[in-house]
Amino acid sequence: MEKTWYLRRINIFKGMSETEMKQLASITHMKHYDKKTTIYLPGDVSDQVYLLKEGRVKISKISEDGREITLVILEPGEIFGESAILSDDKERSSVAEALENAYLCIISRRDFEEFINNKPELSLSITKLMGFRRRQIETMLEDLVFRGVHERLALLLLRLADRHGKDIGNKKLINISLTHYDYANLIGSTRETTTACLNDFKREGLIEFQKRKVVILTEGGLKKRAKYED
Amino acid sequence: MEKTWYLRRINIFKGMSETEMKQLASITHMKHYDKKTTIYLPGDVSDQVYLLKEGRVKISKISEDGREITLVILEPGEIFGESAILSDDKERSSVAEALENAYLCIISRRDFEEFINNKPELSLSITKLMGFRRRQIETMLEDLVFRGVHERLALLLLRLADRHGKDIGNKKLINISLTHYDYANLIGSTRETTTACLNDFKREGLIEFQKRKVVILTEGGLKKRAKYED
DNA sequence: TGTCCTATGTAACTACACTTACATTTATTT
DNA sequence: AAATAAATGTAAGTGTAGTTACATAGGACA
Repeated sequence: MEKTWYLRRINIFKGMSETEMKQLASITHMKHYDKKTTIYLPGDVSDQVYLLKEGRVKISKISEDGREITLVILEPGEIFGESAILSDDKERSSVAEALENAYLCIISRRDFEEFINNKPELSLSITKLMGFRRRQIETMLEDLVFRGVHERLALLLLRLADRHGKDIGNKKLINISLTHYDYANLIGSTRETTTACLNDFKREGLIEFQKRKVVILTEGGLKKRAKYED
Repeated sequence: MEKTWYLRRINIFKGMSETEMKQLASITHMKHYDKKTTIYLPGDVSDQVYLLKEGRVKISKISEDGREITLVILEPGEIFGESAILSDDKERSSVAEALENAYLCIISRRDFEEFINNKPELSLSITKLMGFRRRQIETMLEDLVFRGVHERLALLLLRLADRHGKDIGNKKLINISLTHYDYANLIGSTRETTTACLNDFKREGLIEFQKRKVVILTEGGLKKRAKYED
């Protein structure tokens, strides 16, 4: 009903007027995806853009033999699926999967294009978003080439803490439930070596586990492990 | 003097009117860079956007210990340095270096922003460009994780042939002079293993060398080596 | 409560590509 | 043309992380 309310939370639509919000809401429809459910696959026609209202969504690339590398885990308020639209791509080149039960707002390609064509400031903030994500991928690429798995994993945990973290006393809880397989895909490694690394970090007193979540005990230690300077 | 003519060749400015071209030319100034000369370095203030008029430019990331990964080699007509501007980044995060003697048109950040703010279609094509480059990097990332060096090198040669290639009879000359070190940086490997791979390909009759350029003898063979289907 | 499935732990083995090291060839400079 | 620097060729040795192969633990569900 009050469809505009959550649209306010969608990052790139911040700063839009009431009228524009209503207008956007009118071309949007909602859909629910169960946990572990696929939103789109490589080869699917890319005729929609998605706004993540609730839940988390994982965007990955898949190899022919089924290996996976995940590019990003999206939080509520983020847009996705826009890249294919904006670069005139007929087909999706990645997988989108709901990590948790998720609610999405869906906008058709045509409506999306029309909507942004009439809003220069919006189009600018989308360009900035594209640039931002490109930078993120570039950083992943760098890490992959220049760093080993321990370093990559330590960096990942620090970044996840930044993005999805929650302070609890002097500890920091990474508030997503991920399997070791998920972590492996985030750093371009395998499940087994990732398990080993995580346990190394645990033994070193850098992290601990709470159910399937990671708690960072000493950020400094992890940073040292990641050779991270700042 | 006739500054507008080469601006016509700058990809994203295709389809601009005469007046717009002149307007663009007026906020632009030219600069020459010698071969092997640095255009910008990580940490430099990013207050300019560059249009490559003549020559080739290499964009790379550098690690603390001096290793390098090349993101792209730009051809005349391409724009670069726009990413930092568009994502509000104060500092450059990569190196730009002239591979050959190069002529660049330089636009200041302010002028560039102002110019595109008034041209919605232009801003759209820039967004598309950002999307396109993001996709390229994503592909690099995929290759790095899923493929070995031989495969990556074969793929690289095919892509270079596509982008910078020139048909000569039934052969295809890759019309850039690159050192083995350059090839290595393009596939995220080392000079030594790259030399070895190149010689493997030569022995297999897939390629040959002309000075410092590669000639592809059998595209099919290379594609097989790259496990490339299309 | 017991069964099934998914997730995690661990270890031996392997391999690909990086290091190290140096020789040789090819450019570039003076 | 000689001197110097840059680029290439090659090989032995090494190491990190991937592979293979199970064993165990922990949830989910009947």
